[in-house]
Amino acid sequence: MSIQTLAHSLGLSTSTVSRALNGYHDVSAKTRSRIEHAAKAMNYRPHPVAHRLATGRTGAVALVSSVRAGNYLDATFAALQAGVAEVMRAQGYFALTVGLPMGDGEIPELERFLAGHLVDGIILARTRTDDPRVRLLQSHGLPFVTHGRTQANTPHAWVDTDNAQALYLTTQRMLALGHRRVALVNGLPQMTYAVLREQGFRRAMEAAGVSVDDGLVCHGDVTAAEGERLVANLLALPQAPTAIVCATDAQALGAMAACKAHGLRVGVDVSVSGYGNTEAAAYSDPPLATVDHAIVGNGRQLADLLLRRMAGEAVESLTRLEPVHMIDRASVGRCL
Amino acid sequence: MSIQTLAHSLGLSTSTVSRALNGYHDVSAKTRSRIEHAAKAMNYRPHPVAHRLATGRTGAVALVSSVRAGNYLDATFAALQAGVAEVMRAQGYFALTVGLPMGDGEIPELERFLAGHLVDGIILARTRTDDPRVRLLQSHGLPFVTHGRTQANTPHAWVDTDNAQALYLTTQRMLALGHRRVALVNGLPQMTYAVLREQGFRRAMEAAGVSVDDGLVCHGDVTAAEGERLVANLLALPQAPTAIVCATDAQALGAMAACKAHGLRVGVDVSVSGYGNTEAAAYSDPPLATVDHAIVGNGRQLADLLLRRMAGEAVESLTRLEPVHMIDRASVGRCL
DNA sequence: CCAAAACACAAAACCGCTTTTGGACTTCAA
DNA sequence: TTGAAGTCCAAAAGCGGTTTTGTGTTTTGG
Repeated sequence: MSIQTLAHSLGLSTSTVSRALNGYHDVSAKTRSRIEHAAKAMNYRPHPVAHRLATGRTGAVALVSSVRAGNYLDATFAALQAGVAEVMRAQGYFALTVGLPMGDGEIPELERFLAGHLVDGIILARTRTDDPRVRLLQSHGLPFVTHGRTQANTPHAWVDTDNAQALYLTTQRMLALGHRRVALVNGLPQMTYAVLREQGFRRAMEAAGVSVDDGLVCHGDVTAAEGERLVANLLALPQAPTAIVCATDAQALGAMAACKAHGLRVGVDVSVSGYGNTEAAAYSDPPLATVDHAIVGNGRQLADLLLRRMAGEAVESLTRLEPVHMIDRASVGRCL
Repeated sequence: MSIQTLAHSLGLSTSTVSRALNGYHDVSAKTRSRIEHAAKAMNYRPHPVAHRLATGRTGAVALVSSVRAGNYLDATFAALQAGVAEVMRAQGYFALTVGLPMGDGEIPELERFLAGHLVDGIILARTRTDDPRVRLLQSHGLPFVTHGRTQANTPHAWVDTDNAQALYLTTQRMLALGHRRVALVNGLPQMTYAVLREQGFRRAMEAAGVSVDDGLVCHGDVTAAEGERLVANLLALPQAPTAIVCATDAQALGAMAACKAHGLRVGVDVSVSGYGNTEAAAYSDPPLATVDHAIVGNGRQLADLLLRRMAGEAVESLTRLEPVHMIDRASVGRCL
């Protein structure tokens, strides 16, 4: 069922049929409705690949992230995807997810994907301070938006949660409860969000006039196992922290396990906070104080900005910093 | 940089260039190497969209799942994606993930996706006993493999974890520890995996000569909140269970919370088990006994079967039941 | 030595659609 | 009444490849 058979069955040329179906003006109303009825009756749909070749548009966008072998895209990413897909679907686009292998294969694989001409735009998640993927996208020219900022010289469109504010809030909460020896268990410093979360932590400490003990600031993978390991180290210090602010809920789960293993009651002897408002945080024992970042909303924003970018809006106006709010739970308590 | 400019710069016809690059035999070795060198030097790559139009092949496959608004693809799905992508990438394919909106929009959206001609094959996750998506795929003709089985009359290729064996193992463990009032907190009965997990549960009970109290078998969403709600009901029964076998780790987290709220010590007064071997299960308090299902390996198997299916192998031989093993942890203990 | 087969390439058709160009016919203003 | 403008459609030229068909030149074999 091609446009040719449709045109032939109507005794018209393919160009007239195409113009009628694509809403051009120089087709009489009568002919147009005749064509539209026939198209519906014969269930005609333009072949998408031919359409793509002729127009250059694909009708799809991709949500791209790098994943380390053994780790995978997490629930946060999935929530982002849900928000993106919701908005994109409403505009007739498909939202596809693709994972790049972290490491040497990352850039070649992204190049291969770009060369594949599968999508009209890209959303890049989990950006790093100096991100070669962003540089590649910038040089390539395909419209893109990142989730999270970079420290790139050339500006680009981005959506970010207010990471600094998030850790400002949790740290401030610890300080308000009387804690003075506050530790930070952070993500790896090449991740932009880790840099920003640390800024928030330090600002809160500074605002309260408490000096940061750099021995209480540590970095690692955002997994429970790593959180457990780092906190076990912290608790072995001569002057152990009384509060531990973590960069993610997973790290915080590990942190709580380490505290318990050390004989401490979480929320009483030691306070722990996380970030991300995951299900596991709500059901941990004690329930974990955390930060909600409305990640589905971030996905919607990303989709919105990408659509604007594809429509040609300048990148300068296409940045969004999304608010966060703290969820107080029993894992944080007054300093003894 | 099209094949035409390349051909022209070599003084050859486009057809000869195309045939040379695609490995046809009627091109002299000399001409072929001349063309190959020029192609490399000029960094020529066939335009993928034109290639797709001419050949009908896209070089991509999709991993498809339905997601309820508000819920999202979970970590399990992400792990599946990792396994699929790994194998597919090695064969030069892209593995894309797409989410369908659960409910009325599900089938139309899948139809739209199929009509979009974006992929050469599909992996469908989270199958249901009677699955309209499978019927649509069967009638469409595109090669596909499902993760999880259906009760469809027409056979199709599938990979599944041994769900029955999984709950056989956890239930058996409870029984071995002396529990007789064993409850099952299951997923929704339209999901095939829930049916199979219940089979495993019942078989284990039967094998031990313990009759199943149907009042202790309940169904619900596979979330912590739902697990908590269902277990709160169970504990309010006159003859409350001493062991609770859950269909997922998330439900089990909720179950443990409900037990604690009821004043019970998990692993002592009541035993709880999950399924999925998630990070949160390992770090819960007490650590949650669960079942590991090697989901990345499932993804690899799915990719392998899909490649075979696309190569034309018959569906009959393309089924794989993957083994599981139980991870015993402190959330299960001897019946008092 | 000559016909048949093999070889190496070009030309053309095709995949299915969009967009530009151009022409016939009608309508309008001078 | 006549040239200009407007309307409606067909023809043709892309988009960038692959595949089929055709043709002149070499090899081969009897």
